[in-house]
Amino acid sequence: MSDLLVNLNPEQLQAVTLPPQHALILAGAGSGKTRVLTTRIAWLVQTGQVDPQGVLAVTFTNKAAKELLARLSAMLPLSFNRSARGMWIGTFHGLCNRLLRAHHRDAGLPQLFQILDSGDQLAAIKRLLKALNVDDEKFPPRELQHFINGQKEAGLRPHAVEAWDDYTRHRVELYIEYESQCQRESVVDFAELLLRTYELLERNEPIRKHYQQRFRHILVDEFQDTNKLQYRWLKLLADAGRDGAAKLFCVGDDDQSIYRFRGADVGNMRDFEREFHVGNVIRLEQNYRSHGNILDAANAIIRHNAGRLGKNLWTERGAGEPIRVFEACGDLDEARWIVDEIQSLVRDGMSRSGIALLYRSNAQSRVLEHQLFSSGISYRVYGGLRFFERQEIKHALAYLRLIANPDDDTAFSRVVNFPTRGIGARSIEALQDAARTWNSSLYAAVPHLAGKPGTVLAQFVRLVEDLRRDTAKLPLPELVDHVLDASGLRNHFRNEKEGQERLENLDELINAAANFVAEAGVQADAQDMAHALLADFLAHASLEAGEHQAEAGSDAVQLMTVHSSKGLEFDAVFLSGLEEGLFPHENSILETEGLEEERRLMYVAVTRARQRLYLSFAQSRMLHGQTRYNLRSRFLEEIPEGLTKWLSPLNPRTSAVRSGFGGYYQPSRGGVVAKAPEQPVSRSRDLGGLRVGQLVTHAKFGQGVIVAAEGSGADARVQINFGAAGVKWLMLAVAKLDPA
DNA sequence: GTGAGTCCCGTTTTT
DNA sequence: CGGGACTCAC
Repeated sequence: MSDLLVNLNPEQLQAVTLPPQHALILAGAGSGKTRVLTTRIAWLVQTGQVDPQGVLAVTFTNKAAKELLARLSAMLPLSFNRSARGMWIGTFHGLCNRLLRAHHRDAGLPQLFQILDSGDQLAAIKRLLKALNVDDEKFPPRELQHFINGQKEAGLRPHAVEAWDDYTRHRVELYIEYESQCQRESVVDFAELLLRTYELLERNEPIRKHYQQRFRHILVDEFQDTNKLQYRWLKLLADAGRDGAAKLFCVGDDDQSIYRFRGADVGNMRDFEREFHVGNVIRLEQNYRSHGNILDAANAIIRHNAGRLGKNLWTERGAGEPIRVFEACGDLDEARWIVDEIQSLVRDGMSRSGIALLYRSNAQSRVLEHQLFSSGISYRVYGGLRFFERQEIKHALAYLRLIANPDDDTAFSRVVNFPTRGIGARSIEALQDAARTWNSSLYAAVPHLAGKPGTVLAQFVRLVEDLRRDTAKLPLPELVDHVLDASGLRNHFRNEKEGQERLENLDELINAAANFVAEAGVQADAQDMAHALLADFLAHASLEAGEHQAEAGSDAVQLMTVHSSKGLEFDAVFLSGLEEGLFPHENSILETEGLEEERRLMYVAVTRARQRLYLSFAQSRMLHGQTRYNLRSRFLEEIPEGLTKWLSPLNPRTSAVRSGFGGYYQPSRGGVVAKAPEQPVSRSRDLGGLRVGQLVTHAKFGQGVIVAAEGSGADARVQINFGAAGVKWLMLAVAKLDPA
């Protein structure tokens, strides 16, 4: 047991061995957060302070849950591993799903209820609007989806929403309709999983008491990412901190809270500290990832935020190399430089997979990909379609869902005419009318239809019924296989020109089913359970969308947004596009809250790097089909000068633009690369010595970049982007502009 | 019911 | 500029 605790630093040790009490662990980037979490659980179990079934550990992603479990089983002796099954480890949504399946009757749900992912939910909302004849210009489906999810995450059912205007009153009406549609179809969206579970626990005393007594220790990962409802959910399980209830052990980092836009509320950390009377907040500030310069930069940046809980990262490693800053003429030059630099790193022996290219928004990846591609460097982009979100997989799942639950109109609509079987928009409309008349699902309305539509639709219903009957005793993988053939999906893609990959994905779905069965540890002879197991598999598919198109194994440079880089680390990190408007993003610049979140994002980006950090920006950049001239990011200015090394030809920190420069700097090693970069702009126009792209100073508005010009002579006007002061047109003859 | 043509829009994303 | 959603004509 004692070897569990060796090699922990004093703060980690303190956190791990805390007596049973509510605790808040402020875990900085790279401070061994997961280690503390797993060791804490192992220590509690091994010292006999808690039975495995008294442990509840909550994470945000399936990946984190899996890692927790894997590291935990590596720590515990085998005898404990068997009982480790008694622990509940999973995501908020996964655990809610489990609770709702166990108590579906009390929660007012059929046992085989289906889960809508965001795409399914959007489709359901569109269908609803169409059925109610609502103008989707006035009520954009996406906006409505956001509204409904927002209310649910605030714990509000329609009747509890305060409708402050006509528009909202109307949206509440639609919220009501949406709820009854979901109930009729036996489907549950992500927010509903949470809210439904919360209400179940709140209203059903025996069930609440049962879980309150069962769980003795509740551990929460990434606590800064919890939303209001999730926090209330935790409070309920911990009986608001009353004596004898579970102890909450929350680990998080307020400086890495970057999901405010989807409801995460850092305020939960402060609230938790207050409401649970957390005496001493433990800070994990020793960083095991990065060199000193990188941490100093990160500390300096984040210091500009107000209202932090406070934390300063440090390391025992040396200062390391300076942070390299590069100023490029255009986005293309920036990309070229990055690729040159990568090639040099790889020549020096760094593995490609140890190198990351980070950017604020996905649109920026294009130039980088193009450059990498033409240089023949293998790379991998995160963020594409995920396995269970692929069209062909969605179709296959829709058939499977109809087997488990024919009232699922979303699934019905998706495949009723796919592959095409002559069921057109007219037939569907007639069917929808019938369904409305009989207040039933589309599937159940089919027998009420007469005429030709009735006949073809009845054939489809028969197909689904045959599928259900023929698969009732099949093991899951064979069940899936059978459906792929009998539905005609395989045939359809076999005849399609580009269908090969889709066919392979369909086969992969069978593998996924096989893996699911293996991991679930179900006996192969549990035949009569085929459809119950199917429902579990479908829930799994909704809750875990699968890998982000992983081509694991190959040694490739990693491209991703700063958001998706959270939690990862790399030997070398390139952060590109450090420009006002891009990073910080223009939509977030105006309000402090938004700007501070951008700064936390910057903090996350910087702390991903182990050894080398490269920061770059471009004077001009192609965005939305036009060239933009941005000021360099304020975040660059927040890094102390001593930590950086500017790789630009001109002096650091003097000008953002150089005139008539023809060659370019040296990569961090090797000689000068002679290249002729495109000049950002050189429209011949008499601007009294000024050029588009040039940095100028105005007495009132401060520094800005000239972004456009028109007229000449006495009429000449220039448009200048002053950053915070806005974008303005100024008459050259009147405005006093000085080259900066 | 499919395919070409057109229009619109444009952070970040997990479950 | 480029992708996605939508429309209109066969």
